[in-house]
Amino acid sequence: MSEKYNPRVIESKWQSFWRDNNTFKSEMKTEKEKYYILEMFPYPSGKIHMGHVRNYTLGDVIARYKRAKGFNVMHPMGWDAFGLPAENAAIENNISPGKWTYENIDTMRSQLQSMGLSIDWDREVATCDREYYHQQQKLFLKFYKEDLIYKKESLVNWDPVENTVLANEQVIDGKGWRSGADVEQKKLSQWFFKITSHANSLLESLENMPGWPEKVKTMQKNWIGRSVGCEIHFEIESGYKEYKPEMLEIFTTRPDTIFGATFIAISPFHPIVDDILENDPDIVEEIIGLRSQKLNEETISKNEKIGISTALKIKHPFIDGKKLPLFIANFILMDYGTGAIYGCPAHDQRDFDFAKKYDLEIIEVIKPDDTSATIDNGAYTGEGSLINSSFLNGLKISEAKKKIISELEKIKIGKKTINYRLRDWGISRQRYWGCPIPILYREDGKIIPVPEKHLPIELPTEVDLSQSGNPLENHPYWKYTTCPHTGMKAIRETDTLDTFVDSAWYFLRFCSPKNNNPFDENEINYWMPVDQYVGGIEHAILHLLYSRFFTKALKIKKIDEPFESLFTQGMVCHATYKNKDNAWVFPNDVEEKGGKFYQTSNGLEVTMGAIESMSKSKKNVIDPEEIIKSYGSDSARWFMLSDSPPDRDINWSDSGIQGSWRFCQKIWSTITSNLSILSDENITIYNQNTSKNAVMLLQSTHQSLDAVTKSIENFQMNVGVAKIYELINHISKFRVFVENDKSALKASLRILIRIIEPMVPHLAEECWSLCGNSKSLSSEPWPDVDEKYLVRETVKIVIQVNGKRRAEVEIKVEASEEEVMKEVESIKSVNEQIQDSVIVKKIFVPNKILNIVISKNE
RNA sequence: GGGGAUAUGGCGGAAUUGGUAGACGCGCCAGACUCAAAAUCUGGUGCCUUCGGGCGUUCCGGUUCGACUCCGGAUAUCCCUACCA
Repeated sequence: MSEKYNPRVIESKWQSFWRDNNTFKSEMKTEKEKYYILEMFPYPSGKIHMGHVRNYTLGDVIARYKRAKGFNVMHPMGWDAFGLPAENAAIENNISPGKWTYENIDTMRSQLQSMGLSIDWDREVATCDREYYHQQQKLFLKFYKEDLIYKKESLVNWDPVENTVLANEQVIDGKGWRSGADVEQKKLSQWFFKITSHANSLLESLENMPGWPEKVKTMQKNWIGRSVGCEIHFEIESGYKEYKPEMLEIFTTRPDTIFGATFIAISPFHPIVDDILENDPDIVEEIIGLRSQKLNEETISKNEKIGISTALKIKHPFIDGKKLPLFIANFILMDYGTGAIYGCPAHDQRDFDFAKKYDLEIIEVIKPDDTSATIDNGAYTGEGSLINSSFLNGLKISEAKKKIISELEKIKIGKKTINYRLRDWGISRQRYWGCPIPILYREDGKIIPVPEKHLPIELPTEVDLSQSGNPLENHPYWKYTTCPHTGMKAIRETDTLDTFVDSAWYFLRFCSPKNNNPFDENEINYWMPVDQYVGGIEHAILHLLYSRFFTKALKIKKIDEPFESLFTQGMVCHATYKNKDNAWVFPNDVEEKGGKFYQTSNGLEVTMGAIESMSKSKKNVIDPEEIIKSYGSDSARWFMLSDSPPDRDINWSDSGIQGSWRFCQKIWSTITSNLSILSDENITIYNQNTSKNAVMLLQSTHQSLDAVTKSIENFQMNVGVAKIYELINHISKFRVFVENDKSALKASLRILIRIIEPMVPHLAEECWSLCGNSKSLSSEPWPDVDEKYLVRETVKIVIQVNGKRRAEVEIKVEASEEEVMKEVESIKSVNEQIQDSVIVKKIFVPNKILNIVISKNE
């Protein structure tokens, strides 16, 4: 008997083999069909977690499978390496962000390598690499030149104690995470990408992306939020002595309700508010209150609408003498539409709430189709026809919209407009660990893009992060420079780029990771688009939308969309445990005894809580490194693919990983106990005269092969796993009776080894090599299904009486109804049912069922 | 408030898309091997049953010879989104 299955030995053996032989290196081969498989690259936070294991295992199965199917596969890996945690680590551990990041990358790279992923490591990039952000700065200049980047004032979360801008995740319940101070909204001048200029294209392309999940497309559609409406110019009549504005522009999607308008509301940030303040000092305090109030969950859930009345009145354009009061209201957003609306309380719930609170007029202008509907308890927003609306009376809503818009356009006080919920992408971050923005502010006030030949603008290595404020701005000399054109004094932009910029084009960089330009167009045209992108649903909107925007904005010849197919995998979950003090307990410190749970380290009882996605804060984490050490990465990979469909959450369990281990053992013992057959060159696998026994084995083998192939293609790895179990169960029950049976067994085992390789590659390679093959299994093609083994000679036909299953008959394929009926006549139980009855009709589906419909004849 | 998804044994889940519900795995039960245990192997395992059968895919109703699958309604759970005029 051979040696025991020892994953530690064979896994490192094959990892070295693949590395030494450049097995997974990818190169452009125009004569070969390419396949670009990509998983979302990780943030180098320290160590890999189970979510990574699942994500990269899924991608690797596809990569290995496609390679076997003859594709020229590119499967790269990199690091989303800029970002806030590095700065935090720097402060806490007194280590530079760069050093911390690169150390983490080294750790995680070797962890990923220990998983046996078929990655082309020659293409590795980290977004914090000087060379990567050098190229990114070039892209910035390109977009700047093309007018896709602009600067404007925008609000940030400001911690007044630390004098620092806070990221959203650093704001907890409206307070700064370190200082605990109330976070303020502060205006800063910041850079923006004009993503809205591509809003329509981003929306319309979604219609033509069958490889994306509907769910993600819906989320993006809602996020872009196109709405058709119109702008209307209202005349203002001022009640202030000094201040006489003339016009106010509002946006509405319901111009049909114009005759129901009873007030106007504008955002506290609307430009005319400043003028109002100058003339109406009494309301200054209130306005400041509204402005500092962040539109956060708290105010929304309270749904408290606050309006401040002003002395401005608006003339109704169609009702002579009617004046609408103007309010400054907290629920109007400055950056949507025009920052001003008219309120029609009868047909908009928000306006209704507002009108009730401030006792404003409510005029019904839509007569509901549903006659039972009233506006006693809320606005009516359904279908109906117009009333109280002069020339619109009697029209349906959609007709009224058309008519009022053409009327507005005729008298030149309004026009049809399309609005998007999508905002331009703010890319400035007041951080150190990010890509420097290649811009200079010259002493004469001019903004100068740094010429390409002066790039890269490098991050300084010495930086004091413990100080409050923007680290680059605080740096003693980094920002001081001169204008390359004039020699005038200049100051560098001290903001860095949002890390979403880094990840918006890394998939392009992978095509030519060492090129002196951001990318090589030939390589891009060959490799792009990514054929299969795999990642978490949490990136459904921002990352994917930004990547799509970049791809469109770069206008590379054939490439309009970056990701042909997208797959979003589920999370890895685990039970949670709490002790008596309500503190979380790590699962590897918990043991079960008689249905109760105890903490191993101290013997105290703990309670099991909900099964939730693994997170450090709840301590319900299992370290992949420990699992790989004790079970091997093949077992870990197998577990990740078993049981749960890849798009659903998977629950980690001890018994599950042990089951996977047992599977690997079983493969090992099955192969090693049949080595004499597998390595005997005299046993050919093309034997013709096979026994019935052998034919049945080959039938089940090819059925399994067919099913496994289809399940990988359809991202149903859990089904593929089940089919492989079926196959190995068949094989291990197979007994060799005649010499020829060995041939069938050999064929079957070879197929088994081949089709488990995408899932458990080390084990498969070792088995393959034990069979005496000198070439690596990774260069062996995927086996073809032999159709003749899928064709059955006989088939089971279910016999139903009145739709209920009563019996089944085994009969030759394509048997006729009469032939089946003849068989049925000899079945006692069916005859008993049919006796004393009239056969009304018979439904016969060839090779499937015969349903006899009877009615009782008393 | 708006949008979306899901619901199948003790558990994770299959089901050729309207044609044998519960593949496969986990767990559990029994047996073999063993002084014993672990490991391994073999068999069983939806529920009820008077052993004839009956009931079963969250619940109620519909279409159909036939429904996990299609239609209408309800319930539950989860996710996303958040005053977008």
